[in-house]
Amino acid sequence: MMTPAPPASGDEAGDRVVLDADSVKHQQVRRHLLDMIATMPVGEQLPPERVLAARFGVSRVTFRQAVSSLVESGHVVRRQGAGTFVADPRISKRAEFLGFSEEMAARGLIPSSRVISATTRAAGNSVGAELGLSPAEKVVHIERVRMGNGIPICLEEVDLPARRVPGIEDLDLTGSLYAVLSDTYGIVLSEAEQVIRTIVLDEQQAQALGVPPFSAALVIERLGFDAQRRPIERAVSVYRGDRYDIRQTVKRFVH
Amino acid sequence: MMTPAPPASGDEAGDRVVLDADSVKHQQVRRHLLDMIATMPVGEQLPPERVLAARFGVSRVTFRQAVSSLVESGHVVRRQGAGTFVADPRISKRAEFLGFSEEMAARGLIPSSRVISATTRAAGNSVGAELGLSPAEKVVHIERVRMGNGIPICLEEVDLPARRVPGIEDLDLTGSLYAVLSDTYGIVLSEAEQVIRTIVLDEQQAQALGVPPFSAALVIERLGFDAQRRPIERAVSVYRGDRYDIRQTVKRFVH
DNA sequence: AAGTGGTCTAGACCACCCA
DNA sequence: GGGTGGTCTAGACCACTTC
Repeated sequence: MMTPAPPASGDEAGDRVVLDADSVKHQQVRRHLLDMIATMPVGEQLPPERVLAARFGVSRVTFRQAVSSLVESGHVVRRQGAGTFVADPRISKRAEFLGFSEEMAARGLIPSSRVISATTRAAGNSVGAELGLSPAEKVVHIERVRMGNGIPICLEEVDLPARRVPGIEDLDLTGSLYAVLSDTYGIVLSEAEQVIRTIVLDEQQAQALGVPPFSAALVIERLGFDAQRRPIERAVSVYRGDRYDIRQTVKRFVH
Repeated sequence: MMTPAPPASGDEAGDRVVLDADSVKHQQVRRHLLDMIATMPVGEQLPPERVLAARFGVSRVTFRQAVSSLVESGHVVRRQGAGTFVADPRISKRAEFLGFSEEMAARGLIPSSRVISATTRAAGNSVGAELGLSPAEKVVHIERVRMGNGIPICLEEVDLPARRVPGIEDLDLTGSLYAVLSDTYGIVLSEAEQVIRTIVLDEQQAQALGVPPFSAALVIERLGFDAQRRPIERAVSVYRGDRYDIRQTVKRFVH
């Protein structure tokens, strides 16, 4: 059983870093690097790959895998022949998706939620199809109003396969759903397909969001997948258009 | 010197594939795989990595690098323990950006444009700042109505640094701007930062798009960069909300 | 149990940037 | 010319899916 939990010598520059045995190395290296660059100014150069790889005790291939994921997520940039540098966090975030709570925090707002309902019911045709369930199978349906600094930002409806999240409707759902999924059920979302469109709010929606009727809103329909790419979460979120936008860095693939 | 150019037996299934010596292997493999999956139905399983790597005469690491890039661009999906499969091109594209013409084509619509104006003028403060120009430097400003199957879809305003695109205002701008940039000026866009938000159309905009006044619209503000990550294109596009949405696959990075 | 993708290694050489 | 990232290899073992 032995989970050594090594002496954890402080991460002083140049010190050897000890990795757990129970997790994947490149992900641990990624996390350590993330901590490291958090303390560095934008544009600062990282130590060479060969040096850092040795410090982490991993091969250069594995180390580069970790760095590549940081490049993809927009945390660092590589310049051949020159080095690897801390990226500007304000603009260089790759297109990604965050939970509402995480996103509010990233914008410097305090997230909170009001749960309208949390019930178990049959998936029905369309939701069932998206989640890969038969229409009769049970899903947990959650409706919430989500707020930033106490101001309503978004109306959210989420469906989850009941089998994967037994008893979730009795848990505290006023915080981050993704944290509950991860902490209680070991489900980590890793990818999503989403459709972004716009609507004009009806009176009821407008009232719930505290905006004038017939305001414009952004709608995000999201289908979230776990690490094995099984569909887990089907969410429809209606964001008030006056206080919310979507910012992303996107690539162009020349085919 | 000897570049043997071996007997080059045809690409029949199961046959060895010969790669050039002058280009990077994983890119050549990527291109070959792209050709291969183009002939395969969606959902079809590819041969195992070990088999294909041998067929290309590359190591499995190199082969996986090629496949990873196809995963990132949304052409195939990998399922651990099961295999690698041809992705559904309708939904499984990584978050990317396309030119309007390309995007319409991808949706099966015929793109066209009406040029409202194409003039050279001073960049001004905000556009200049975004394009990295002094406010007095010249930009080419293009306004167009963009259509799909003859129906107005989008009002577009684009600013380009005049120095990079001399004489562009006299060219035919009724087609793909990105094609002009690439073919005439050798400028290839590779990345963009964009903000997606929503507005309510005023009467004038609504009329230009042929929708009722006060309809909701999607606005995309995009700053496009070339391969050297120099800002090239600053575009504001107003899409009618009843005929346009944004579909993308996004990742989640566990921080 | 067999087959598939996922992780990891040690070492070599190439391409590029910069003093 | 020295240092950096980029490419590439052969082989091993692990994790997961499928039968």
